[in-house]
Amino acid sequence: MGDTYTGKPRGRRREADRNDARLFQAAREVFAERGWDAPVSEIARRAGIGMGSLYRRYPSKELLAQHMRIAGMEQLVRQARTALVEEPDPWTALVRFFRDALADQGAGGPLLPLVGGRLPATDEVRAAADRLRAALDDLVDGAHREGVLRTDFTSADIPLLLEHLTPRIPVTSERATALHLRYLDLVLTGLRTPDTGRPTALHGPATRWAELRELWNAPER
Amino acid sequence: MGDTYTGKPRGRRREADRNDARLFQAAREVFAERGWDAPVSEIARRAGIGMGSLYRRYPSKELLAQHMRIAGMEQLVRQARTALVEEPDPWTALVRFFRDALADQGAGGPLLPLVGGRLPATDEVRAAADRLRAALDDLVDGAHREGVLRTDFTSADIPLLLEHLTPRIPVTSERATALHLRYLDLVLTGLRTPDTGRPTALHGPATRWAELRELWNAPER
DNA sequence: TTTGAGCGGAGCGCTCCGCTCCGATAGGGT
DNA sequence: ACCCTATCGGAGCGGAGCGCTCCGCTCAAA
Repeated sequence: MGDTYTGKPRGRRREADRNDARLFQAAREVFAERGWDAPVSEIARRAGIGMGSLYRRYPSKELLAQHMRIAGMEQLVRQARTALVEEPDPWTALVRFFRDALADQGAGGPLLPLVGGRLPATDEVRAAADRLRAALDDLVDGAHREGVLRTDFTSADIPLLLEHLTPRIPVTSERATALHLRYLDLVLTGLRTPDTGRPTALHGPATRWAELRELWNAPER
Repeated sequence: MGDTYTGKPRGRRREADRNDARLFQAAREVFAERGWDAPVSEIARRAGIGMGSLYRRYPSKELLAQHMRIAGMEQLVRQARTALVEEPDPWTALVRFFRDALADQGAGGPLLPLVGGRLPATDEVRAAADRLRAALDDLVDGAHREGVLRTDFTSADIPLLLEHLTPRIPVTSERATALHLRYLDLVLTGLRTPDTGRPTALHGPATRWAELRELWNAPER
């Protein structure tokens, strides 16, 4: 199991690797479109592989979904880090991050909410969530220090805001992404601290990470 | 069928009327929570009536859903008209409308998106949609004339924005409403034309009503 | 007391899903 | 060239859950 092979994979091994990549992309898309209720057969069909091969790779639908969920979180972490490194200005970094995260909608979306609330929390999931929190904290803290982001906006708002910006809409993916970016522009204006005066406070108590944990994991089992 | 009865209803008739009201409210809630996929039995259960009574009133799930869909549109029309009449300022009217529409989330939500895209368009649905468009046009035109609403925002954006502001979230209804209002505040800031300078243009082409028709009705049959 | 319109809910028939199983396929060793 | 076997694809199984029907029961009206 843990053995690594050297050299370029050929033959059946090459096919297995290609299947793996196709499977991953297909699962991304299908889970993003239909959430947990997406049928496994649809994932196999879109990946162009058989059910047998899929179930050899992932012994159950739940394990597949957990894997995709973690991958989705890790992608957000990567996008947050990239934005922080490549954009000098904290505000631009935040905007860049939101755009990147939403643009990936066409490629399958953040995947966070899609399987949320129904799957049990594993150690791996918890660890990924912690890393995500750390990355988003960096993003938000930077903007707060600069004074360009309203102070009553927290890092826990980001995942929920992303979920609000990408609802399930049965429209061609391209147009959907355009609409998401359109409404993102509205939200970004609201997020930015105005140059003069201070913004009116947001309604209600701030979102907390504890809430997200409850939202993302199965309530009991 | 068209016969009206006079005086206070008593006995079985009274029970039928009460059932009707309960059924309506239950259908609102359940469709709002789970969309078209909501099982009819759940609606009957929550209304406290039997399947037989439900199916006497509505011969099929589809007819029930169409009825709720029209009722949802009519409620939005009512809220738009109320906001226009009771609020002297066009901007305040717009804000009031958004708040009212979202606050009803606890009572079942706008219901527009929930059955959207799967049901065929009937004449009644088309008529209700036309009335909704007229009401929203009044709201938006008023704000545009006053110069307080960004010009690249159209009345067709409103239903989509409402849908964006109320995604399906498995959280207690009270907290969900609070979150919706929280993010509405962000969006409202973005909608308002700033006192100084002009706002940066939104990404992408404006939303059109023709798009909504495609989104709300079954593609073919 | 009789009656029947209206009620509630058990269950029928069906669809659709997760998953298993097995014949087909095609590298790789000899 | 030949088998061997790891891997593949997909037909089909078992069961869950749905829309809807049907029927025995209730209770107001006569």
